[in-house]
Order: sequence, then structure tokens, then C-alpha cells
Amino acid sequence: MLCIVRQVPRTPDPAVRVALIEQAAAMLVAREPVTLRALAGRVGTSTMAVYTHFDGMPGLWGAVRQEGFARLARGLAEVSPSDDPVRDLAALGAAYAANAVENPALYRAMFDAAADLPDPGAAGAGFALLVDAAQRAVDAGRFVDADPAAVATRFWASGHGVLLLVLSGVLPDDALDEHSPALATAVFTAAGDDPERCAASVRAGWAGS
Amino acid sequence: MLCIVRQVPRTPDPAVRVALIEQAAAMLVAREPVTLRALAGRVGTSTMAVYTHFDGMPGLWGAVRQEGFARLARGLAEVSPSDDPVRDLAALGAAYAANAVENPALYRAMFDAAADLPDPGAAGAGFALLVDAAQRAVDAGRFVDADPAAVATRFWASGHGVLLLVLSGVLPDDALDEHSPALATAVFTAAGDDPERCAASVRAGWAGS
DNA sequence: CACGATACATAACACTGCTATACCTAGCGA
DNA sequence: TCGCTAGGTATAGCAGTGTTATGTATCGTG
Repeated sequence: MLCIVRQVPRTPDPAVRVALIEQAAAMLVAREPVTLRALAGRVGTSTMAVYTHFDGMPGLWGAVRQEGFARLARGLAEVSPSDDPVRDLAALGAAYAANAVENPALYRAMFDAAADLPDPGAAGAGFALLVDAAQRAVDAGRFVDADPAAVATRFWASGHGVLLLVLSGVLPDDALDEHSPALATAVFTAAGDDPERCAASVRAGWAGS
Repeated sequence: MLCIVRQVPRTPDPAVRVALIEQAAAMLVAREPVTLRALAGRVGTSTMAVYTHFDGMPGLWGAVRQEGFARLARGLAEVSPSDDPVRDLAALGAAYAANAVENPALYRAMFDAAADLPDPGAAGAGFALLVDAAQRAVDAGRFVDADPAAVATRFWASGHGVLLLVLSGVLPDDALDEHSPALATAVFTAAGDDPERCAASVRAGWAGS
């Protein structure tokens, strides 16, 4: 029997991998077309690097989407919880919207094929922060007979809808401040919160105070 | 001064124009890649037809988006108003969602660049039906101190968000029935409707009864 | 009927993502 | 220390994309 001891040769450079992802994200936020050759040229490598690291452009897009979700989760994690869980939910929504508005092209690319991420858990981490705050609202008696995951999903979906309509230019920019807090208040009130108290909490959280 | 009477020669064939739009929409709903050559081949014309009629692929996409909004508006117009404006709003939402679910690729393409449509008025016609129903809810005393356009926008944006998350596979298919009526009820209740009466109206409208 | 402007067909261009091939560098065993 | 080897990287070419230049056919007009 052939018992050949295989050698372990050179390994792909992780720096090239992150450079490609970050360059692609940078070109995305700069509204430049993200082409294979332009990307490789900017990073200073050959087009083949995209294939050794990501197995082609679709793989690169997956990595870029994942990086977008990771940045989003980091942005949400910076929101420090307070003793008002409804305010925290609104603050998370404001941070979410701010992240999307800062790099709209990246946000839109994230949801082009958000279903097949290399590591879905990374995206779930951000959503878990919403569910956690909703759970605290239930525990605090602000939400009654409400499923925290359902409330978080509805809050997220409504914010996502307003965001996309604003980012695509269908709604004007000020529609974010006009409709997002109102939708949040509607969702949280429907979950059982007192309307006036809810409105005050959302106002505080959305303003970031 | 040269006063040359210009002749008006042959005019582009409108049938080719509509054939290109409908073929593109058909390939879109069939999840086939809509390429210039494949499109021209299916229609039985040359690639140049796309340029004489639409000045290139971006122009064709604009026409396809407009056709999508026109179909959507036709689908919404089929919803017959009743004496319950809140039910009508929910019925419009259900028709809207059904239209989007039937051809998801077309719906997503519509909002890829919905801001610059050849004729924005066509898209506004569908939205006007929502505003009209909201106005009737105000007139009927169901909504109090509510701006019909704002209510319609929030209803639309929340439904749009759920739809896109479902169409992109982030949320499961049954999320539509689970969250869309609940969001509608939240929005309409926030506009002043009685919670229980609102829930009944939304249930009736969403079910199409 | 003849003219001429224009829709349409054909072919070539620049660009895209991708792949086959050559090189060459990193790491192990002798 | 040195040679071997496996895999990362560079180069060149491929099929396919949208676009454009050029030729041809056709219709409305005088």
C-alpha cells in the first residue's frame, strides 16, 4: 500500500481575503461598479485570488454580505441597554437605520440574497438583540401576551420596508424620521404597551437619548 | 434660409415594443436570465429593436418596471370597495401581496430602481387606492386625527418589508399570513381605529371575504 | 413614381466572470 | 542544508454580456 506522507504547503493569505472583502465593500459604498478586475487591481493582486479565497464572485458577494451583517451587529451592540426596554428597542432601530443610511449600497446588497449567507449565525446575532429587548419588555410588563420574536420580526420588517423605500428613492429622506418611529410605536402598542408611554420611550430611543 | 420639409418615414412597430416588454416580464417570472440576445431571439427580432424602442437595456428595465406597476395597479383596482374601509385596506394589502408572491422576480425588479420610472403616475395610481381607502376610514370615523397619506404609506412600507423578507427567503413563507395582518392591525389601530373592530375588519379583508 | 429618413439586421467592439496553464514560493523529509 | 512537492498566484485566453458602427429594407411623403 502506498503510504505517502502528504506535505502541507503554503496556505492562502488571510490578509488578502480581508483586503478583498473590505475593498469590495468600499467600492460598494462609493457606488462604483464592483468588477473582478477593478477589485483585483485595487487590492494589488490578480483576479485568481478571488477564486482561491471565495471560489468566484458569488462567493465574494456572500462574504461581503456577511461582513455587512457583522458591521450591522457591531453597530447594534454599541447600543447600551437602559432600564426602559421599549426605549432600547427604538434605539436599536435607530442604530439599524443609521447603519443602513451610512452605506445604502451595502445594505441593499446584503438583502439581495440574505437567505444563503456563509454563516447565518452572524446575521442572527443582530436580530437576537431585538428579541432580547422585546423579551425584557415582556418581563417588565410593557408587552402583554406578546411573543418577543414576533414583535421583533414585525418591528424589523416594518423598519426594513421604510428603509428600502427611502434608499431606493421612492420615499423622501425625511420619511425615515416621519414614519419609522410611528410604525415602531404602532407595533409596540399593539404588543400591549401603553400608547403614551410607548410614544415617549420610542421618541427617546429614536433620538438616542 | 433653408426651409426643408422633412418627411416622416416609417414608425417603430408598437407590437414589437409590447412583445419585448412582455417577453422580458415572462423571462423574469420564469427566473430565466433576461439577456439582450435571448430576449431578441424569443421575440424573433434583432437586438437593435431594444435600442430603437428603449434606448438600451436600462430603458427596457424601466419599461418592465412600469408594466409591473401597471399590473399591480390593475390587480388592486379589482378589489371592490365595501362599506368597511378598513376591510378594504386589508383587502388591498392582500391583493398587493398576492400579486408580489405570484411573480416575485418582477416585484423585486420593480423596486430595484423604482424612483426613476418613465411614468411615475402609473405607480401612483395604485398608491392612490390606498390613500382613498384611508380617507374613507377617516370620513367614517374609524381613523381619528390621522393623515390618510401617512397611514397608507406606513401600511404600504410595512407590507413591503415583510414581502421582501419573505421573497428573499429570510422569513418563511407563512410569515406573510402571520405578520402582515398583525402589522396592518397595528397601523390602523394607531390611526385611531378600535382594536377589536380593526382586527375583525383586517381578518375579513385579508381573507378576501 | 422617386426620394429620403428611419426601423431593423449584421457584425464587430469593449467589457464581464471564468478557466486552463505556467510559475514560484512555502514547508516538510532526508 | 537541500530537493521535492503541493498549492497560491500571475498570465492569457474563452464564452457571454451590452453597446455601437455600418448596411439594408421599408414606409410616408412630395
